[in-house]
Amino acid sequence: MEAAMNTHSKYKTKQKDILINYLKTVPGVHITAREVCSYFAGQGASISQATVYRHLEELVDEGIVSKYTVDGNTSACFEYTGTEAHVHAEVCYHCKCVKCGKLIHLHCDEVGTLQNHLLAEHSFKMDPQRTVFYGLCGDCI
Amino acid sequence: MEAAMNTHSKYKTKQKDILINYLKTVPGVHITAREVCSYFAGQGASISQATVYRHLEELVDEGIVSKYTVDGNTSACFEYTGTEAHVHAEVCYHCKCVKCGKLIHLHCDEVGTLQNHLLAEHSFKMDPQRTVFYGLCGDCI
DNA sequence: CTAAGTGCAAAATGTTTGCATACTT
DNA sequence: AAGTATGCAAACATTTTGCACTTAG
Repeated sequence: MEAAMNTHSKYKTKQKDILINYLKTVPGVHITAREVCSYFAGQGASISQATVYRHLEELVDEGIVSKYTVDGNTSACFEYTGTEAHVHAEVCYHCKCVKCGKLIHLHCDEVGTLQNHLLAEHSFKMDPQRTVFYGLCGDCI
Repeated sequence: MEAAMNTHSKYKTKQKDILINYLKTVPGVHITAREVCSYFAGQGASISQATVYRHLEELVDEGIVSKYTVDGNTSACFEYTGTEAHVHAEVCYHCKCVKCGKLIHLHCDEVGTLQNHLLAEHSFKMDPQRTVFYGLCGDCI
């Protein structure tokens, strides 16, 4: 368990600050790189697309941001999870409606229970970032 | 809203036959559209990229093939899962190791419990046929 | 014959990269 | 000053689409 140290960026820059600060305002929310860029464009803030991608990827490596690739959406989604994300067992799974495409965020103990069960009884370590539960949402059942 | 999914094929064509037959030979295996194309190219079979994509997408709509976008790989993966018929008999979920590719069949109550919980508490009807739990198997942890 | 399916290449997306310039330390 | 970060545009990779041609029913 090493602390989240900056294995990557060595300098503190305005762009990185702006980006992280923005992400912090939308914790638990899925956002695409494109949306981040649009947001900044609208704010008149200067952060290029390349920089957004570079930082996002770096933040994922650092564990501060999670990256998901949900079916139906070709672009990857990012989500701010915070510095101590791993310490809290607060994992987030997703339910995706195969009919209307709605994405539901799950923060429930039942999933954790299943996760523990799979590990204990089936030696399978389920990964929240890669697993999506497909089915029908309440509106589409 | 995205929806209404398109038309299922009305004519029986050589290309569709070849594609489905091929997919059936690799059940439970992840394969990208690109790989499918390469395979056919190597076989001298004539199926264009566009047709592969079109059919794959259609098969996903029909529920015969599952589509996944596994992080780290930019291209989507498809997997032959078969018709709904044999899933009805008993609820069976799958765990897929993202490292070695092993597919584990799950017949356990815990999943049923989660399924019921999702329906009761989150109004989400999880579909065993479309849902795969990704993670690491015992050998790869 | 008619409508559906196919192939080709071009377009549309989404993401990464090379390189010159600006900035941080 | 030395090395890192940024921006821009071009390069890339994947998937979709327009259109003429072919084929199944």
